[in-house]
Amino acid sequence: MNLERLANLLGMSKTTVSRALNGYPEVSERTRERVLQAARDNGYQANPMARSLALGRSNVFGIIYPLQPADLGDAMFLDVVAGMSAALEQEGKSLIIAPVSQAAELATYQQFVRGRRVDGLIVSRTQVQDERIAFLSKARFPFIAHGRTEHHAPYAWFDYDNAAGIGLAMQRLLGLGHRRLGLISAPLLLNFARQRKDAFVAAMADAGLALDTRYLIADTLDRRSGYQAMQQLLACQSRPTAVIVDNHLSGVGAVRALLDAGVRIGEEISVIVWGRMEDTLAGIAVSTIDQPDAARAGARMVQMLQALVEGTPAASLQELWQPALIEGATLGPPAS
Amino acid sequence: MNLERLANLLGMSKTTVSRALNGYPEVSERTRERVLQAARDNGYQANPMARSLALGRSNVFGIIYPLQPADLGDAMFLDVVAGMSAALEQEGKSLIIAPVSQAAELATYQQFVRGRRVDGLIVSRTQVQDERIAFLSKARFPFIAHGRTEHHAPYAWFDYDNAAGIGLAMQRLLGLGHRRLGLISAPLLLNFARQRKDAFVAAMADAGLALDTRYLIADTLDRRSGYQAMQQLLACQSRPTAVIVDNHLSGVGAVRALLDAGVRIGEEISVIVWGRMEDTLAGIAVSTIDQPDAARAGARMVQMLQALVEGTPAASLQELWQPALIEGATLGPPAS
DNA sequence: CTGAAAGCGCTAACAC
DNA sequence: GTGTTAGCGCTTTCAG
Repeated sequence: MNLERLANLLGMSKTTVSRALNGYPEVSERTRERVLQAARDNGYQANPMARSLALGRSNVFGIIYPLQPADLGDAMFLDVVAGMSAALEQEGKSLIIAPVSQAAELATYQQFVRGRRVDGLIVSRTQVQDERIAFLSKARFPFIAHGRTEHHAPYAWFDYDNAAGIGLAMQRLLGLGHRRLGLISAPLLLNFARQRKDAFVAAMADAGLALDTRYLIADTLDRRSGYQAMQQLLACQSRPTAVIVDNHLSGVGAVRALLDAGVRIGEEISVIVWGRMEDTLAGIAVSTIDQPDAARAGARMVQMLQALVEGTPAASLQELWQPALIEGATLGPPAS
Repeated sequence: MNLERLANLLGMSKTTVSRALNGYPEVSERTRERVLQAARDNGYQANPMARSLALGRSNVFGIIYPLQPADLGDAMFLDVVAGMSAALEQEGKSLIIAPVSQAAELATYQQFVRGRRVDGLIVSRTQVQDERIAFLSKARFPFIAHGRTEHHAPYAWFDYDNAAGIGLAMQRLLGLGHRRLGLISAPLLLNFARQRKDAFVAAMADAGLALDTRYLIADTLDRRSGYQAMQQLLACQSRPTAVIVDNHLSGVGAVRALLDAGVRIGEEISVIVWGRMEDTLAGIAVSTIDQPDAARAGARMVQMLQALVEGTPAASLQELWQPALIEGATLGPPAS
């Protein structure tokens, strides 16, 4: 069933039917009713291809998703995506995720831009230097960076305050009297990891504490590597008395490592993990730096993206949300 | 840059340029060269909307993905998806995942079918009674069921042999002398869970063993519920001496529960989990029923889907792969 | 081998 | 209020 057939069926012109369907005001109530009824009866739905072609936009937004890093597996990411699609559904728009091999990532961005297959993109997991953002900026294609990056021109982004989050954690740990602090980081190419580490280093300096580089471990982004990182810290001559883990998958591994090593968490070692912790950690309430409202954040991002598409300048679409420190049972004064 | 402009630039007609670009034979070599060169130079790429509209197909395949169940978080699923997109990339086609709220799932199927936004769909995580499959079948829309379902008419599906996998596990456990066997199942609405449980029950009967319903626990699909399920089994008067877990996320939780309870795995209790086990289980090699070649399976499924689109009858597109038992260090004869 | 023209299904000026 | 007509950018008869 297409517009023309539906129009003939009703004895009207395509125009009128189209107008009635799209809620234009200049159509009589009676006509509109009849059209809507007929559309329902015949299961009519506008062909999105044709519609997009005529309109120049698709009402579809996208995320290009390189498979491999285990972060579709990341529950936080899923919550955000859920928020996005729920928000879009309400407006009759939609979200698509294009899973691609890592090698094809940038090429896919180019395809999407040239082909205008979507009205805008969300760029997740930003890197310190991010060629995707450089590309989209240059192409003047609408996008929201989910996380900041180093880029001279203004661009639209949404992020949580990495420095503030680490600040909260450090303040608490230093307040408890810790002096030997460790940090387990994701790869430092990732912007959030970089910023969190910088904030850590800055806080140490502010506190007049020397940095022990043995306590700084990077490149952990999953359970296994988080587990190993904590083992490495435990093996140090004089262990750190408190450890911050900058991502929650590593956090699960790290806490697991403490449990398996029989370390009394919160007594021998204090731990704070960035990100909500998952189920089953033997019932331990891990202290976390939480990014509240993941779903709302997702909704906000698509809202920003739509504003961008409609012409709002990117410079005014930059939003920084505050994380919160949620105290669990993994904090205490240093042991010795 | 669009076709017309490119054609004008070259002083040719749109037709010729289109033909050259699409590899039609009736165009002279010299012309083709010039066209391809110009296309590259000007970064020309056909507008996919227009192309799809004219052609009646998009070369895009889809997966509609209800968010909530934590299975985008499922590493196995990701491996399969990776295989799919890699296979499609090679042919210049692509895969999209449409994440939707659970409430909107069926409506989205209808949209996709009516709008012909994709040439075909993969339906994952099939249920025993699956309305999505009923709908697609009736609408005669091309799809591959990833997992079987109860459906009278022939439909195209890809699956691993659930009965055979459980058979392997049971044979091994019974061979070791186990008589009190437990099964931790996903929700039995899911087809794989149903089939695996049926196979379990059948194997018990074949062995002349009575079924202890306390040992049958269902509705576990994540770490937490798997953990609880195992705790429940451990609390039984006379514990089972061997347990099969029918999905790997629950398996992680279940093994974790054993570790936390101080149960010696492989001695006090033997365990087999369906699905590859993740990292960090304190170095334990869990015995698994493995579905080998996830990526190849994904590739095969899109291949089947393309065949279907091109007219191969669904009845001849049904493929059953065999799982394998991979022995780890979690098996032994019953304790008592 | 190349081009003119029709058509995919829809929207949007521009009349009436 | 409603209809006519001209596109959106591409492919594909049908002529030459």
